[in-house]
Amino acid sequence: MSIIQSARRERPIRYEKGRKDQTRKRVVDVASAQFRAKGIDGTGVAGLMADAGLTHGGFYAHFKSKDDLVREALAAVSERSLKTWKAEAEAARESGGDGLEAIIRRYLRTVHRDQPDRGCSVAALAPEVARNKPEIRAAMAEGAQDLVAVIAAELPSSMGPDRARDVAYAIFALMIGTLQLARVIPDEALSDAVLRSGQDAALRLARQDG
Amino acid sequence: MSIIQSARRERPIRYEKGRKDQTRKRVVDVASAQFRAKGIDGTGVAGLMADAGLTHGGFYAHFKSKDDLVREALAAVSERSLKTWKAEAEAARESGGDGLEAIIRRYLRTVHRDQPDRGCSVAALAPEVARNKPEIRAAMAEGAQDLVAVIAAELPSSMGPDRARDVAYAIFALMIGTLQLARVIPDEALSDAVLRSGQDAALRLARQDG
DNA sequence: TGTACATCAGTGAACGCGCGTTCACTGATGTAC
DNA sequence: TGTACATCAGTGAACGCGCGTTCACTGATGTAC
Repeated sequence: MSIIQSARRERPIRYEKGRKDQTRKRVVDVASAQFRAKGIDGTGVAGLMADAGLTHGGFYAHFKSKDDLVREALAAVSERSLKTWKAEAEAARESGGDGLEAIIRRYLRTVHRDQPDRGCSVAALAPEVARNKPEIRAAMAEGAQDLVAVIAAELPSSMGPDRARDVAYAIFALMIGTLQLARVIPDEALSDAVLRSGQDAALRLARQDG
Repeated sequence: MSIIQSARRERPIRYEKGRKDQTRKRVVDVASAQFRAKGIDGTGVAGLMADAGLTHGGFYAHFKSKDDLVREALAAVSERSLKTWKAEAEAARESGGDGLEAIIRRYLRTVHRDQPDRGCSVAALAPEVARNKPEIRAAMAEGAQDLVAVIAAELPSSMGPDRARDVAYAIFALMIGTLQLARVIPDEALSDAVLRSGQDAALRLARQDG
């Protein structure tokens, strides 16, 4: 009988439209920052929710599990990075510069090294994600693929699409590896030097036709 | 009085000489494998000791803390990698090959991708270590520096030592970044392709004079 | 060769704590009348 | 405009569990006699 009742009654919309979505988005934002800053294992659901201004119990009204949130947070960071990269490249091209050079130099800056919580999730989390479930690995791999496609599109067309993809993966690998080394090295001068040589090497790979 | 007593008595050697050192070494070996396989946060002291055939309480007869073990395990892995790299390069040179090419191709092989527990600790743990205490970061940074020096020594002498060091850091960054991407990507064919393009790009960086 | 003893590597119970997850609930809200 | 009601986003206590670390202890060992 309750089935007939609920089928007949049109569903009332409760609370402001999109309010729950806003909360959810806030949690994902906080999570993506904490994951990058402290690692996935290093981030607890309770601390996460507290940072979002909520209590931990409400978490499961939004996500099936912590893994579910991890997947979503990785996707969200990738999407944001993708937008930034595209905008950066376009802006550089419009002012007569090289789109790829702009992306590389921005990525390998000291501010990015010093603010992992606002930076690239691949550089911050790749090994931890590699140890994780296939779905979570896939979320990062897809995000990386999109970024690599942006790099490939900026490479000289003489390379051809297959070779451009290969070179783009290498450039991206060099970028994340360089950022990670720079973050590990305690000596600031050496760390700065590593960032600079990463920039130079990435540009050399980009400009080589081979 | 007990001071005088113990000062007078010569210390008897208990148990076979070096027995405790053997146990300690066993724990460090198990730890270095587990850290690389499951992460530092993902590895517990109890499981570690069980794998070494001991109970968890005995841990603190060997190490001041888990952090203490982490530092030692990182140093041990670096030392072992350094020996392998040097041997690999020498063997290649003796059989008329290129030392650096041998190092790069061996590092970016599928077996290394598939066995992180027996592989490079930088590729497996860099971001987690970057978030850690300065002493732990220093342990990894020093190990990396040694490996980079081996690469630099194999670069064309025309580069000069400063530039060789810079290029060597970039090559090492490309190596760890490539391995990490290959480990994240679930699609095996793509992962293999990423390893190959990493090898190619690393060799191009090595052979470029600029 | 046999016994008493001191040593200390390793044992295992216990500590306080934070983890991810569940669940009965509360109370602010929009709708119906 | 005012009241009764159903909804459900968010609360907070509780769960079992594993964490790093401490500590009183055990028992295998080498030495002294």
